Amino acid sequence: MLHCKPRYPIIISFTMEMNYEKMGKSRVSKEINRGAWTAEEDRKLAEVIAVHGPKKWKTVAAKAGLNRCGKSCRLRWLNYLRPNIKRGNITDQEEDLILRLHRLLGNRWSLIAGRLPGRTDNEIKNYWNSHLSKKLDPNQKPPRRAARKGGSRRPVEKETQLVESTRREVRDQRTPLTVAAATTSEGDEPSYPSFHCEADDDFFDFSNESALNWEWVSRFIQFNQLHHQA
DNA sequence: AACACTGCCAACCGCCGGGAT
DNA sequence: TATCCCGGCGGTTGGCAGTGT
Repeated sequence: MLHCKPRYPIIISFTMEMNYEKMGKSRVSKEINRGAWTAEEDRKLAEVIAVHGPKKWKTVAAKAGLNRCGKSCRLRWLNYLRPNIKRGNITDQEEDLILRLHRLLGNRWSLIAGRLPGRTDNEIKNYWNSHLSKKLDPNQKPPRRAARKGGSRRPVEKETQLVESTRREVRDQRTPLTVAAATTSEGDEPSYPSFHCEADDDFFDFSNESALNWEWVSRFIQFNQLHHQA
């Protein structure tokens, strides 16, 4: 099955009424496009970004004449239009790295993606949900088609709590990193080993690197192996 | 051939943090 | 200081296409 081809179905356009009443503001209606992007929209977006750069997404959306919200433009750019994006065919090497990084970081898809050049957090998340989570736990039922609708936050789980608690630490990368992922009793969700890392600031500093740094990967794998031996 | 089921991807949603006002 | 706005993030879902019955 080929999933790389762009799909450009008919755009559903409808009136979205912002929740201005809640915000105590006057009610405003605005036509915005939602759903799959058309080739024409892609072209307009790329043109504007080529001139103004990928920032100020609201302005980009307006300048491109797209009836899209800035968020949607950002997502489209980051996940699809951005240069040097690799699509499909996750290599064994990449898969191994994803597994190791996930063991270390949990569902921090953007951080994991930052270590895989040309891969997006969305792609890695999708790959994890459709391939790797099943590999780790073949009995696991796919999470899709959940009955709930509205509100994307699930009840906070152990791992989520722990990951959230370290979020800021990892983000500003100034404090020693502690990832004490949950170890659970038998029959629970797959457990992650706990570890404490007096990580030096540079170790998780991805900000100054443009692409996959194999030296970093080697360091990471060494670090990871050392930790597991400990 | 027709239908149901499943896999996968793209895109949306709500939450959150940080900067601007 | 309080509030608003924007961008980033992870979770979730709609819908197409392939596969099974």
